[in-house]
Amino acid sequence: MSLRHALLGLLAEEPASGYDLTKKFERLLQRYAWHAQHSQIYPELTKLAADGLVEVVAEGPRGRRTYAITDRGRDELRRWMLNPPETFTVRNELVLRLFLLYTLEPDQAKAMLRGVADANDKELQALTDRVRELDANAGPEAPPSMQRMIAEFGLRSFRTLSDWARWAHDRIEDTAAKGSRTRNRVKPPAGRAKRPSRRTSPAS
Amino acid sequence: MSLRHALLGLLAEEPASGYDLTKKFERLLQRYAWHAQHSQIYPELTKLAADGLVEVVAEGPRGRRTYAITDRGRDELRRWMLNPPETFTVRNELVLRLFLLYTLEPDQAKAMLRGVADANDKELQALTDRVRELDANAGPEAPPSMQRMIAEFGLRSFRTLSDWARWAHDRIEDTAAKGSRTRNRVKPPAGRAKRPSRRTSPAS
DNA sequence: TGCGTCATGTAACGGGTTACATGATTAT
DNA sequence: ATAATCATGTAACCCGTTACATGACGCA
Repeated sequence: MSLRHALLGLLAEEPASGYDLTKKFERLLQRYAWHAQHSQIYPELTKLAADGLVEVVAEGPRGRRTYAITDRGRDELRRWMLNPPETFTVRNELVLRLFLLYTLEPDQAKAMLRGVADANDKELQALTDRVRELDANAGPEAPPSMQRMIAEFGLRSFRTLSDWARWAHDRIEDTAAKGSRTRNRVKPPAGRAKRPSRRTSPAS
Repeated sequence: MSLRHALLGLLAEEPASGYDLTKKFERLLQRYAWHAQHSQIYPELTKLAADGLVEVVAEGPRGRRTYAITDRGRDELRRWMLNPPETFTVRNELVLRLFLLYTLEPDQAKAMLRGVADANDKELQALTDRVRELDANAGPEAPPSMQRMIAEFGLRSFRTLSDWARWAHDRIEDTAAKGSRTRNRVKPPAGRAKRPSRRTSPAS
């Protein structure tokens, strides 16, 4: 059960309320790692408290309760971290859709891939700015924060995905062009300039 | 509900039995995109048949039933493909664990990261061989198969992840070294050679 | 004949999503 | 005042995992 350990992990950084944790989940984990709603988080916090892995350390306005991880909570988190399973669950609907693109017409598939690449470039740009900001605020000697680690992961993932999308796009375009050329014995590649890819383009 | 569309997608390539689809899921989708067991697949196939999106086209030994996608199934698949949600579910326990590494001692975190990088390098090597084989069997003019697309995605993902793991490892090492140096005014970096990274190492 | 694989099914349980529900506090 | 946000809770439903269950077929 990963939700439980995700919560312990976030609480290991600093105490937080269910509300805070919901936001933190969205901001830090949702995109790359794990997703959870408040409707799951509140009950789980109650259970964690009942099991003595977290405790309420403050109460605020509007019934706000701030939780902190306990020593037993830290033990449980460490135990979990040091005992990874052999295989990991992965669920990623975007990737599923990309893999099923072959069920569309080449033109539609290409349009989707362009959309994905563009959306990713935008996210990449936003993240790049965010990272610059993060790096400016922390001194060059500072330890890499979890946020910085995640941002770096995001940077690299976005780049990888949009590169792949462009690669896939071009492969579809190439074979479509070749296909029609060999079928028709007509229409040489015309003015189709090979777009130089911005970065590494491995495995032809 | 993505399972349903994943099944339609796989059946769009060629007819298959529940058993075949279970294997295909494992081989093609499990690692990067989606996971499902036979206990989920068989009932879903029954429902899909009841909804007229697939049909039984052959019966074989041991009660084997081969399903094929119907025209209505293709319509539904296309409709789904062309209407992506704004945000996508992601669930990846490995990444969650990597993000929570900051809860461990630097040495333990570094050991984990080395483990991840090494495991990924091994997978990368295996996939590289597989791709070479795939590319040799298909002519250079052949259209990129779904398998080839997925393999390329895997190649790039593995590289990205193991690069990130090494980056994170080195950042932890650097700050640990600096931290102890400034705390102790002792032990200059000794013989720690900066490992040249095999590939691009962006965003210092 | 016995082992491995092919082949399907389902019940119970637990996790996750959606929707409904409420109300306090703060800022404009 | 009133809108936005803070803050929590829970019920119903659906999805997914684990475990149990069965048996046919092919090969050595």
